Amino acid sequence: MSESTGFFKKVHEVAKLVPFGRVTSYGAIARYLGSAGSARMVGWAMNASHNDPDVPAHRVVNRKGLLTGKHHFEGTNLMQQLLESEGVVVKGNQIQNFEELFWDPGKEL
DNA sequence: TGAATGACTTCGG
DNA sequence: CCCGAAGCCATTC
Repeated sequence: MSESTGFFKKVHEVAKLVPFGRVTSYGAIARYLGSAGSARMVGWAMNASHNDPDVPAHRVVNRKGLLTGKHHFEGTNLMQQLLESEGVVVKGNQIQNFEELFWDPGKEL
């Protein structure tokens, strides 16, 4: 078992800090963690977030506001439904009003 | 140890 | 803004 490294845990923590109905990007989290550039690892950490169901991975999207990771959820549209459930308008795989819903941990925090 | 992978980002055209 | 290619870093085989 790959034990949860500080990196994973930190990503999970930041993800949990994302306000309701808001979204953030992998790069924003990565940069906040000081590992700017390792945005992919954030995604990888989210993959490990399956260990922490409290981690709202559906609030984490790429910088375009595109639900790139929706395929990693159980359903094909589960991620979108979760976002819409929070009041986020999603069209196709892209979040509408993304700039407004965007939440940067390094900025807001 | 080295090569491959990936829920990304940035740069040049 | 779209497209293609390179860079990044941790994990896995």
